[in-house]
Amino acid sequence: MGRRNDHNPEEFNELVLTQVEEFLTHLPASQLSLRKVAKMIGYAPSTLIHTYKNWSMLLLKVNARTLDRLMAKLTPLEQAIADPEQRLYAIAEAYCAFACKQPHLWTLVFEHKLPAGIDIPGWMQQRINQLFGLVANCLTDMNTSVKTEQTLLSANTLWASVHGITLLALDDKLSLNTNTNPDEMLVDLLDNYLHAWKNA
Amino acid sequence: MGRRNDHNPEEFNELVLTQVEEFLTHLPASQLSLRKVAKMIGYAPSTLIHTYKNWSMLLLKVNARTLDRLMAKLTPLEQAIADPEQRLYAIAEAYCAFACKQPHLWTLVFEHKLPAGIDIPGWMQQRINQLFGLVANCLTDMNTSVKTEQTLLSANTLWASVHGITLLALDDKLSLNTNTNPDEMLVDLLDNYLHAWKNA
DNA sequence: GAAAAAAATAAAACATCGTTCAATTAATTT
DNA sequence: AAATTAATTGAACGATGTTTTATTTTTTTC
Repeated sequence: MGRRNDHNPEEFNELVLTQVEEFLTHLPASQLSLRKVAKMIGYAPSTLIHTYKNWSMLLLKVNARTLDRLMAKLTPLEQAIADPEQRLYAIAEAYCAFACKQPHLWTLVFEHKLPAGIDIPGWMQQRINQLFGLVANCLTDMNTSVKTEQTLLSANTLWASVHGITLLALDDKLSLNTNTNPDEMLVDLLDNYLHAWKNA
Repeated sequence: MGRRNDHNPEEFNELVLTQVEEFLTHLPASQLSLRKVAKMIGYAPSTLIHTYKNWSMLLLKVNARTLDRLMAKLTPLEQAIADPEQRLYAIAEAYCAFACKQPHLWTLVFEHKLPAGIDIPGWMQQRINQLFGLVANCLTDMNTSVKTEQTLLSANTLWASVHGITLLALDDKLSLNTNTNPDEMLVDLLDNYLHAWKNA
């Protein structure tokens, strides 16, 4: 069959992403495949490849939307909470809540790898920078006497640490049987790190 | 062909692990496969499955040995450095150096997933606990007035944070183009976190 | 409105993957 | 020497992402 009488690139993409997200609400990404997605939406596998170039790029589109969803949870906090320290705590908590509520969707963001040699598209990098900006802004507002250089380093450190804590909480990789609450750990991280940082 | 005249389970396992490690020094785990390993060592794929049950278990054996290699780098520090704070810095640095020197080997430890329902074998959990113990011991020695409960939480937090920093450094996942040195971030993390922690 | 061009879709074939199972060969035991 | 056990393989299976070729359907052109 050729072109369907109601073809619409936007709608097609929407159909794909919606189905994939629905799948990942119940099952991990390891059980997902190009062919399964094709069957879900009632198209042939090759059609998906035609529109997304390859399986990896389709997944990246899913991840971009996941970041959008997270961003939608975090941006309200930017205006709602004036105090930068409180804001940072709120962001970390919201981040963790999001990741725990949609573990498969979130894990995919991290596990996904682009094919060697192909680097991350601008529309994806942009979203990452946006998220990172939220953290960096808090630090900038907290201690204006710190050099921007040091602020950037601190933002990076916290950013990476929060990811580490969340990741290890999601699947117990390299973790102990003593299940520690990720929220507890995040608060602990911020409590200690920021205490020193504020009075730097 | 049947049993070879020089068959030795120990040697066979050694042969496999050596070849896999050799491969992972040059190429990422995503390019490795059961069939390739079989070809490397001159056996049929089914032979590998017979001895390791499945591909996932073979990789877990590789990861166990990776942890052993890391442990071998860290244990000397335990006796060499008496001051617990300095020791912790040294451990973090050695850890990072190891991960950066063998990125594919190390990434595999994190990326690897056991099949659903099958949980981590004792000999693997044991190794993880051993590594975690190194971190926990430093904290215990640093501030004896802190409750063991809080010490465990802090050890978990630092443990997870260090992994997050290292992981993001290895592949630039969710990272910024501003390439920040992982060592710098680790020192920054410890500087700030421990400063507050010591005077708790 | 028929012919030509373009775009969407699918079907089939390909190379790879981990795994299973039956067969075969070699070493060990009896 | 015969029977048993253990190691090893080869072939087949179902699944994967991808490529290539063909087939429709829509759009454009005349």
